[in-house]
Amino acid sequence: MLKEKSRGVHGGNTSSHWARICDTCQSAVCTMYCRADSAYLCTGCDSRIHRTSPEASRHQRMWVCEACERAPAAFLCKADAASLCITCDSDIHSAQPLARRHQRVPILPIPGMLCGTPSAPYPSGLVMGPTGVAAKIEFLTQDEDQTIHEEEDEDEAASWPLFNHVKNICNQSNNIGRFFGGEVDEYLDLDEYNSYQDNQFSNQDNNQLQPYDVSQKSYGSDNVVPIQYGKSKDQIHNHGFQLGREYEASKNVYDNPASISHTVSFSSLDVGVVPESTTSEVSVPHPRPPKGTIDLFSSPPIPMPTQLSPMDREARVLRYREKKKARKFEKTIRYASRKAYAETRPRIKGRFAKRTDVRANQMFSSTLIEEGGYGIVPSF
DNA sequence: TTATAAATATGTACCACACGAGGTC
DNA sequence: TCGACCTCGTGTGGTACATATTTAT
Repeated sequence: MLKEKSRGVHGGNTSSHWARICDTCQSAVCTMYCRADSAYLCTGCDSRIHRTSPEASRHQRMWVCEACERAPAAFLCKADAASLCITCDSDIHSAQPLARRHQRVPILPIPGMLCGTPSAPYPSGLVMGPTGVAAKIEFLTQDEDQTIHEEEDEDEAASWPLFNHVKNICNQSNNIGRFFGGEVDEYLDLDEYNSYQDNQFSNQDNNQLQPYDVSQKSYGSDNVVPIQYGKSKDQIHNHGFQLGREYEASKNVYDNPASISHTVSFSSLDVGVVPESTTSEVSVPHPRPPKGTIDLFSSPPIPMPTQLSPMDREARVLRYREKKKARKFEKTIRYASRKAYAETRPRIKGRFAKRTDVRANQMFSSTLIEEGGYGIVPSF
Protein backbone atom coordinates (compact mmCIF):
# COMPACT_ATOMS: atom_id res chain seq x y z
CA MET A 1 0.00 0.00 0.00
CA LEU A 2 2.71 2.36 0.91
CA LYS A 3 4.46 1.91 -2.36
CA GLU A 4 1.34 2.71 -4.22
CA LYS A 5 0.73 5.72 -2.14
CA SER A 6 4.30 6.70 -2.46
CA ARG A 7 4.04 6.62 -6.17
CA GLY A 8 1.00 8.74 -5.88
CA VAL A 9 2.73 11.22 -3.71
CA HIS A 10 5.72 11.45 -5.91
CA GLY A 11 4.03 11.38 -9.21
CA GLY A 12 4.59 7.76 -10.02
CA ASN A 13 8.30 8.00 -10.36
CA THR A 14 10.38 5.09 -9.41
CA SER A 15 13.26 5.29 -7.07
CA SER A 16 15.70 5.02 -9.91
CA HIS A 17 14.58 8.41 -11.09
CA TRP A 18 14.22 10.12 -7.81
CA ALA A 19 16.30 8.35 -5.26
CA ARG A 20 19.32 10.14 -3.97
CA ILE A 21 22.56 8.75 -5.21
CA CYS A 22 25.30 7.67 -2.86
CA ASP A 23 27.57 10.58 -2.12
CA THR A 24 30.59 8.37 -2.26
CA CYS A 25 30.29 6.08 -5.21
CA GLN A 26 27.88 8.33 -7.05
CA SER A 27 26.30 5.31 -8.63
CA ALA A 28 24.23 3.29 -6.24
CA VAL A 29 21.07 4.48 -4.61
CA CYS A 30 21.69 5.58 -1.07
CA THR A 31 20.13 3.60 1.69
CA MET A 32 21.23 5.46 4.76
CA TYR A 33 22.30 8.80 6.00
CA CYS A 34 25.37 9.30 8.15
CA ARG A 35 24.89 12.25 10.38
CA ALA A 36 28.50 12.56 11.36
CA ASP A 37 29.60 12.70 7.76
CA SER A 38 26.47 14.48 6.59
CA ALA A 39 26.49 12.04 3.74
CA TYR A 40 24.02 9.77 2.05
CA LEU A 41 25.54 6.38 1.49
CA CYS A 42 24.65 3.16 -0.22
CA THR A 43 24.91 -0.01 1.75
CA GLY A 44 28.20 -0.97 0.26
CA CYS A 45 29.88 2.36 0.86
CA ASP A 46 28.46 2.58 4.32
CA SER A 47 29.86 -0.78 5.20
CA ARG A 48 33.18 0.03 3.64
CA ILE A 49 33.57 3.44 5.22
CA HIS A 50 32.30 2.75 8.66
CA ARG A 51 34.35 -0.28 9.31
CA THR A 52 37.64 1.33 8.47
CA SER A 53 38.14 2.62 11.96
CA PRO A 54 36.54 2.39 15.35
CA GLU A 55 35.90 6.09 15.16
CA ALA A 56 33.94 5.78 11.97
CA SER A 57 32.07 2.77 13.23
CA ARG A 58 30.53 4.94 15.90
CA HIS A 59 28.85 7.24 13.47
CA GLN A 60 25.15 7.49 13.83
CA ARG A 61 23.32 6.53 10.71
CA MET A 62 19.70 6.57 9.81
CA TRP A 63 17.85 4.80 7.07
CA VAL A 64 16.60 6.79 4.18
CA CYS A 65 12.90 7.35 3.68
CA GLU A 66 11.42 4.51 1.69
CA ALA A 67 9.01 6.75 -0.11
CA CYS A 68 11.13 9.55 -1.46
CA GLU A 69 14.48 7.91 -0.77
CA ARG A 70 15.91 11.34 -0.39
CA ALA A 71 15.73 12.16 3.28
CA PRO A 72 16.45 10.44 6.56
CA ALA A 73 13.54 8.46 7.85
CA ALA A 74 11.82 9.89 10.87
CA PHE A 75 8.90 7.57 11.40
CA LEU A 76 8.18 3.93 11.02
CA CYS A 77 4.65 3.35 9.85
CA LYS A 78 3.59 0.09 11.36
CA ALA A 79 0.67 -0.26 9.04
CA ASP A 80 2.80 0.14 5.97
CA ALA A 81 5.86 -1.42 7.54
CA ALA A 82 7.86 1.41 6.11
CA SER A 83 10.15 4.09 7.34
CA LEU A 84 9.30 7.57 6.21
CA CYS A 85 10.78 10.99 6.41
CA ILE A 86 8.80 13.77 7.98
CA THR A 87 7.59 15.13 4.68
CA CYS A 88 6.48 11.81 3.25
CA ASP A 89 4.92 10.82 6.51
CA SER A 90 2.90 13.98 6.45
CA ASP A 91 1.97 13.59 2.82
CA ILE A 92 1.01 9.97 2.95
CA HIS A 93 -0.76 9.94 6.22
CA SER A 94 -2.72 13.07 5.69
CA ALA A 95 -4.02 11.85 2.37
CA GLN A 96 -7.01 10.02 3.73
CA PRO A 97 -8.69 9.32 7.03
CA LEU A 98 -7.67 5.70 7.11
CA ALA A 99 -4.08 6.56 6.50
CA ARG A 100 -4.21 9.06 9.31
CA ARG A 101 -5.03 6.23 11.63
CA HIS A 102 -1.83 4.43 10.85
CA GLN A 103 0.29 3.90 13.84
CA ARG A 104 3.71 5.41 13.46
CA VAL A 105 6.72 5.03 15.61
CA PRO A 106 9.44 7.60 15.73
CA ILE A 107 12.74 6.42 14.40
CA LEU A 108 15.56 7.64 16.48
CA PRO A 109 19.24 7.35 15.85
CA ILE A 110 20.31 5.09 18.60
CA PRO A 111 23.91 5.08 19.45
CA GLY A 112 25.38 1.65 19.21
CA MET A 113 28.21 -0.35 17.80
CA LEU A 114 27.06 -1.42 14.44
CA CYS A 115 30.26 -3.18 13.68
CA GLY A 116 30.54 -4.78 17.02
CA THR A 117 32.72 -4.09 19.95
CA PRO A 118 34.86 -6.47 21.87
CA SER A 119 32.65 -5.98 24.85
CA ALA A 120 29.45 -6.48 23.01
CA PRO A 121 27.86 -9.61 24.40
CA TYR A 122 25.76 -10.25 21.34
CA PRO A 123 26.33 -10.00 17.66
CA SER A 124 25.78 -6.55 16.47
CA GLY A 125 26.58 -6.59 12.79
CA LEU A 126 23.07 -6.59 11.63
CA VAL A 127 21.16 -3.64 10.48
CA MET A 128 17.67 -3.14 9.28
CA GLY A 129 17.32 -2.22 5.68
CA PRO A 130 14.95 0.38 4.50
CA THR A 131 12.58 -2.28 3.42
CA GLY A 132 12.59 -3.83 6.78
CA VAL A 133 14.84 -6.65 5.68
CA ALA A 134 17.85 -6.99 7.80
CA ALA A 135 21.23 -7.26 6.28
CA LYS A 136 23.99 -8.85 8.14
CA ILE A 137 27.26 -7.05 8.00
CA GLU A 138 30.29 -9.20 8.17
CA PHE A 139 33.17 -8.79 10.57
CA LEU A 140 31.65 -10.64 13.43
CA THR A 141 33.63 -12.31 16.08
CA GLN A 142 33.57 -16.06 16.29
CA ASP A 143 31.21 -16.07 19.21
CA GLU A 144 28.99 -13.58 17.54
CA ASP A 145 28.95 -15.60 14.40
CA GLN A 146 27.99 -18.68 16.30
CA THR A 147 25.22 -16.87 18.02
CA ILE A 148 23.92 -15.39 14.86
CA HIS A 149 23.43 -18.80 13.34
CA GLU A 150 21.26 -20.04 16.09
CA GLU A 151 17.58 -20.50 15.71
CA GLU A 152 15.53 -17.55 14.67
CA ASP A 153 13.84 -17.38 17.98
CA GLU A 154 17.18 -16.76 19.48
CA ASP A 155 17.28 -13.55 17.56
CA GLU A 156 13.84 -12.76 18.67
CA ALA A 157 14.64 -13.67 22.19
CA ALA A 158 17.66 -11.51 22.07
CA SER A 159 15.45 -8.63 21.27
CA TRP A 160 13.09 -8.78 24.16
CA PRO A 161 14.96 -6.62 26.59
CA LEU A 162 14.56 -3.69 24.31
CA PHE A 163 10.90 -4.28 23.83
CA ASN A 164 10.79 -4.25 27.50
CA HIS A 165 12.61 -1.07 27.66
CA VAL A 166 10.28 0.45 25.18
CA LYS A 167 7.37 -0.67 27.23
CA ASN A 168 8.90 0.90 30.22
CA ILE A 169 9.33 4.08 28.36
CA CYS A 170 5.73 3.89 27.39
CA ASN A 171 4.78 3.53 30.97
CA GLN A 172 6.68 6.60 31.82
CA SER A 173 5.37 8.61 28.99
CA ASN A 174 1.93 7.95 27.75
CA ASN A 175 2.56 10.01 24.74
CA ILE A 176 5.25 7.71 23.60
CA GLY A 177 3.42 4.65 24.66
CA ARG A 178 0.57 5.41 22.37
CA PHE A 179 2.81 4.87 19.46
CA PHE A 180 3.00 1.27 20.36
CA GLY A 181 -0.63 0.83 21.04
CA GLY A 182 0.10 -1.69 23.71
CA GLU A 183 1.43 -4.12 21.19
CA VAL A 184 4.42 -5.18 23.10
CA ASP A 185 4.44 -8.89 22.90
CA GLU A 186 3.03 -10.31 26.04
CA TYR A 187 5.09 -13.37 25.54
CA LEU A 188 8.16 -11.37 26.06
CA ASP A 189 7.39 -11.57 29.70
CA LEU A 190 8.12 -8.01 30.38
CA ASP A 191 6.66 -7.54 33.73
CA GLU A 192 9.61 -8.55 35.72
CA TYR A 193 11.90 -6.47 33.72
CA ASN A 194 9.59 -3.57 33.97
CA SER A 195 9.34 -3.84 37.65
CA TYR A 196 13.05 -3.96 37.72
CA GLN A 197 13.21 -0.82 35.74
CA ASP A 198 10.53 0.76 37.78
CA ASN A 199 12.58 0.17 40.84
CA GLN A 200 15.69 1.18 39.12
CA PHE A 201 14.33 4.42 37.86
CA SER A 202 11.48 5.24 40.11
CA ASN A 203 13.24 8.39 40.99
CA GLN A 204 13.57 9.40 37.44
CA ASP A 205 12.49 12.92 36.98
CA ASN A 206 9.45 12.73 34.82
CA ASN A 207 10.10 16.16 33.62
CA GLN A 208 12.93 14.81 31.64
CA LEU A 209 10.51 12.86 29.57
CA GLN A 210 9.05 15.54 27.51
CA PRO A 211 5.96 14.48 25.73
CA TYR A 212 6.25 14.04 22.04
CA ASP A 213 3.99 16.36 20.25
CA VAL A 214 2.50 14.12 17.63
CA SER A 215 -1.15 14.21 16.89
CA GLN A 216 -2.29 11.85 19.54
CA LYS A 217 -5.79 12.06 18.32
CA SER A 218 -4.76 10.72 15.02
CA TYR A 219 -2.53 7.94 16.16
CA GLY A 220 -3.97 7.14 19.50
CA SER A 221 -5.92 3.97 19.76
CA ASP A 222 -5.46 2.50 16.40
CA ASN A 223 -3.64 -0.64 15.63
CA VAL A 224 -4.33 -0.80 12.00
CA VAL A 225 -1.89 -3.50 11.18
CA PRO A 226 -0.79 -5.45 14.17
CA ILE A 227 2.32 -7.45 13.90
CA GLN A 228 1.55 -10.65 12.15
CA TYR A 229 3.89 -13.50 11.96
CA GLY A 230 2.45 -14.76 8.80
CA LYS A 231 2.61 -11.51 6.99
CA SER A 232 6.23 -10.76 7.00
CA LYS A 233 8.13 -13.08 9.09
CA ASP A 234 11.43 -11.69 8.04
CA GLN A 235 10.51 -8.22 8.97
CA ILE A 236 9.27 -9.14 12.34
CA HIS A 237 12.11 -11.43 13.03
CA ASN A 238 14.61 -8.92 11.92
CA HIS A 239 12.98 -6.23 13.88
CA GLY A 240 13.46 -8.28 16.91
CA PHE A 241 17.00 -9.05 16.00
CA GLN A 242 17.80 -5.47 15.39
CA LEU A 243 16.11 -4.32 18.50
CA GLY A 244 18.24 -6.69 20.45
CA ARG A 245 21.32 -5.27 18.93
CA GLU A 246 20.13 -1.80 19.63
CA TYR A 247 19.49 -2.68 23.16
CA GLU A 248 22.90 -4.06 23.67
CA ALA A 249 24.51 -1.27 21.79
CA SER A 250 22.66 1.41 23.64
CA LYS A 251 23.29 -0.43 26.81
CA ASN A 252 26.96 -0.02 26.23
CA VAL A 253 26.38 3.63 26.00
CA TYR A 254 24.39 3.82 29.14
CA ASP A 255 26.95 1.88 30.96
CA ASN A 256 29.10 4.79 30.19
CA PRO A 257 27.78 7.66 32.24
CA ALA A 258 29.62 10.17 30.18
CA SER A 259 27.44 9.48 27.24
CA ILE A 260 24.09 9.45 28.91
CA SER A 261 23.43 13.06 28.49
CA HIS A 262 23.20 12.95 24.78
CA THR A 263 21.98 9.56 23.85
CA VAL A 264 18.57 8.21 23.22
CA SER A 265 17.79 4.62 23.89
CA PHE A 266 14.32 4.87 22.54
CA SER A 267 14.17 2.19 19.97
CA SER A 268 13.78 2.88 16.38
CA LEU A 269 12.53 -0.10 14.53
CA ASP A 270 14.41 0.63 11.45
CA VAL A 271 17.69 2.25 11.98
CA GLY A 272 21.18 1.07 11.87
CA VAL A 273 22.82 1.23 15.19
CA VAL A 274 26.03 2.94 15.75
CA PRO A 275 27.45 3.45 19.17
CA GLU A 276 28.14 6.87 20.36
CA SER A 277 30.49 6.80 23.19
CA THR A 278 32.13 10.04 22.42
CA THR A 279 30.78 13.45 22.86
CA SER A 280 31.85 14.58 19.48
CA GLU A 281 28.36 14.72 18.19
CA VAL A 282 26.76 16.28 21.14
CA SER A 283 27.22 19.66 19.72
CA VAL A 284 25.99 18.72 16.32
CA PRO A 285 23.04 20.94 15.80
CA HIS A 286 19.88 19.36 14.57
CA PRO A 287 17.34 21.37 12.74
CA ARG A 288 14.24 21.63 14.77
CA PRO A 289 11.51 19.58 13.17
CA PRO A 290 8.35 21.28 12.15
CA LYS A 291 5.79 21.79 14.79
CA GLY A 292 3.68 18.75 15.26
CA THR A 293 6.48 16.33 14.64
CA ILE A 294 8.88 14.65 16.92
CA ASP A 295 12.17 16.20 17.59
CA LEU A 296 14.17 13.10 16.99
CA PHE A 297 17.53 14.40 17.92
CA SER A 298 16.89 16.46 20.95
CA SER A 299 15.02 13.87 22.87
CA PRO A 300 15.88 13.72 26.50
CA PRO A 301 17.99 10.85 27.64
CA ILE A 302 16.13 7.83 28.79
CA PRO A 303 17.97 5.73 31.28
CA MET A 304 18.74 2.10 30.77
CA PRO A 305 19.24 -0.51 33.39
CA THR A 306 22.61 -1.82 34.16
CA GLN A 307 23.60 -4.90 32.26
CA LEU A 308 21.90 -8.13 33.16
CA SER A 309 24.10 -10.95 34.16
CA PRO A 310 24.53 -13.59 31.46
CA MET A 311 22.81 -16.20 33.57
CA ASP A 312 19.95 -13.93 34.34
CA ARG A 313 19.50 -13.09 30.77
CA GLU A 314 19.77 -16.69 29.68
CA ALA A 315 17.08 -17.67 32.12
CA ARG A 316 14.82 -15.00 30.79
CA VAL A 317 15.47 -16.04 27.24
CA LEU A 318 14.73 -19.64 28.08
CA ARG A 319 11.50 -18.66 29.70
CA TYR A 320 10.61 -16.60 26.71
CA ARG A 321 11.27 -19.54 24.43
CA GLU A 322 9.07 -21.79 26.49
CA LYS A 323 6.25 -19.32 26.25
CA LYS A 324 6.82 -18.90 22.59
CA LYS A 325 6.61 -22.63 22.07
CA ALA A 326 3.33 -22.64 23.88
CA ARG A 327 1.88 -20.06 21.59
CA LYS A 328 -0.83 -21.35 19.35
CA PHE A 329 -2.30 -19.30 16.60
CA GLU A 330 -4.32 -22.05 15.03
CA LYS A 331 -7.74 -22.90 16.24
CA THR A 332 -7.70 -25.18 19.21
CA ILE A 333 -10.18 -27.99 19.38
CA ARG A 334 -11.28 -28.59 22.90
CA TYR A 335 -13.57 -31.44 22.16
CA ALA A 336 -12.54 -33.70 19.34
CA SER A 337 -15.77 -35.59 19.60
CA ARG A 338 -17.74 -32.46 18.88
CA LYS A 339 -15.56 -31.75 15.94
CA ALA A 340 -16.20 -35.21 14.57
CA TYR A 341 -19.90 -34.75 14.97
CA ALA A 342 -19.83 -31.34 13.41
CA GLU A 343 -18.00 -32.68 10.40
CA THR A 344 -20.52 -35.41 9.85
CA ARG A 345 -23.50 -33.26 10.67
CA PRO A 346 -25.76 -32.42 7.74
CA ARG A 347 -25.74 -28.86 6.54
CA ILE A 348 -27.78 -26.61 4.37
CA LYS A 349 -25.78 -23.75 2.94
CA GLY A 350 -23.16 -24.24 5.56
CA ARG A 351 -25.55 -24.14 8.43
CA PHE A 352 -26.31 -27.12 10.54
CA ALA A 353 -29.58 -28.57 9.53
CA LYS A 354 -32.06 -30.79 11.24
CA ARG A 355 -31.78 -34.30 10.08
CA THR A 356 -35.44 -34.31 9.24
CA ASP A 357 -34.98 -31.28 7.02
CA VAL A 358 -32.09 -32.95 5.32
CA ARG A 359 -34.07 -36.07 4.64
CA ALA A 360 -36.84 -33.99 3.16
CA ASN A 361 -34.34 -32.12 1.10
CA GLN A 362 -32.79 -35.31 -0.09
CA MET A 363 -36.15 -36.72 -1.03
CA PHE A 364 -36.97 -33.52 -2.87
CA SER A 365 -33.77 -33.50 -4.85
CA SER A 366 -33.91 -37.19 -5.60
CA THR A 367 -37.41 -36.70 -6.88
CA LEU A 368 -36.20 -34.01 -9.23
CA ILE A 369 -33.45 -36.25 -10.48
CA GLU A 370 -35.84 -39.06 -11.10
CA GLU A 371 -38.01 -36.68 -13.07
CA GLY A 372 -35.10 -35.95 -15.32
CA GLY A 373 -34.51 -32.44 -14.12
CA TYR A 374 -31.39 -30.90 -12.79
CA GLY A 375 -31.10 -32.04 -9.24
CA ILE A 376 -30.29 -29.73 -6.37
CA VAL A 377 -26.97 -30.72 -4.98
CA PRO A 378 -27.09 -30.78 -1.20
CA SER A 379 -24.32 -28.89 0.39
CA PHE A 380 -23.49 -31.53 2.92
C1' DT B 1 -5.66 14.69 -8.94
C1' DT B 2 -10.00 13.08 -7.66
C1' DA B 3 -14.07 10.23 -7.94
C1' DT B 4 -16.25 6.09 -8.83
C1' DA B 5 -16.84 1.24 -9.78
C1' DA B 6 -15.16 -3.28 -9.63
C1' DA B 7 -12.46 -6.73 -7.59
C1' DT B 8 -10.50 -8.78 -3.75
C1' DA B 9 -9.73 -9.69 1.14
C1' DT B 10 -11.30 -10.21 5.71
C1' DG B 11 -14.48 -10.93 9.47
C1' DT B 12 -18.57 -12.85 11.39
C1' DA B 13 -23.27 -14.67 12.11
C1' DC B 14 -25.92 -18.59 11.52
C1' DC B 15 -27.54 -23.23 12.15
C1' DA B 16 -28.46 -28.25 15.02
C1' DC B 17 -27.18 -31.10 18.42
C1' DA B 18 -23.88 -34.15 21.01
C1' DC B 19 -21.64 -33.74 25.09
C1' DG B 20 -19.28 -31.80 29.25
C1' DA B 21 -20.17 -29.73 33.61
C1' DG B 22 -22.69 -29.09 37.54
C1' DG B 23 -26.60 -29.94 40.51
C1' DT B 24 -29.88 -33.05 42.71
C1' DC B 25 -31.47 -37.33 44.56
C1' DT C 1 -19.47 -41.23 49.63
C1' DC C 2 -20.67 -42.77 45.22
C1' DG C 3 -23.42 -43.57 41.22
C1' DA C 4 -27.47 -42.43 38.41
C1' DC C 5 -30.12 -39.04 36.45
C1' DC C 6 -31.32 -34.51 34.78
C1' DT C 7 -30.67 -29.83 32.98
C1' DC C 8 -28.25 -26.32 30.75
C1' DG C 9 -24.78 -24.16 28.18
C1' DT C 10 -20.97 -24.84 25.05
C1' DG C 11 -18.51 -25.95 20.94
C1' DT C 12 -18.18 -27.53 16.41
C1' DG C 13 -17.61 -26.39 10.68
C1' DG C 14 -19.18 -24.66 6.03
C1' DT C 15 -21.43 -21.08 3.91
C1' DA C 16 -23.47 -16.55 3.04
C1' DC C 17 -23.25 -12.06 3.86
C1' DA C 18 -21.36 -7.60 5.38
C1' DT C 19 -17.62 -4.71 5.59
C1' DA C 20 -12.99 -3.12 4.51
C1' DT C 21 -9.40 -2.53 1.37
C1' DT C 22 -7.18 -2.47 -3.02
C1' DT C 23 -7.10 -1.90 -7.90
C1' DA C 24 -8.71 -0.17 -12.23
C1' DT C 25 -10.87 3.32 -14.99
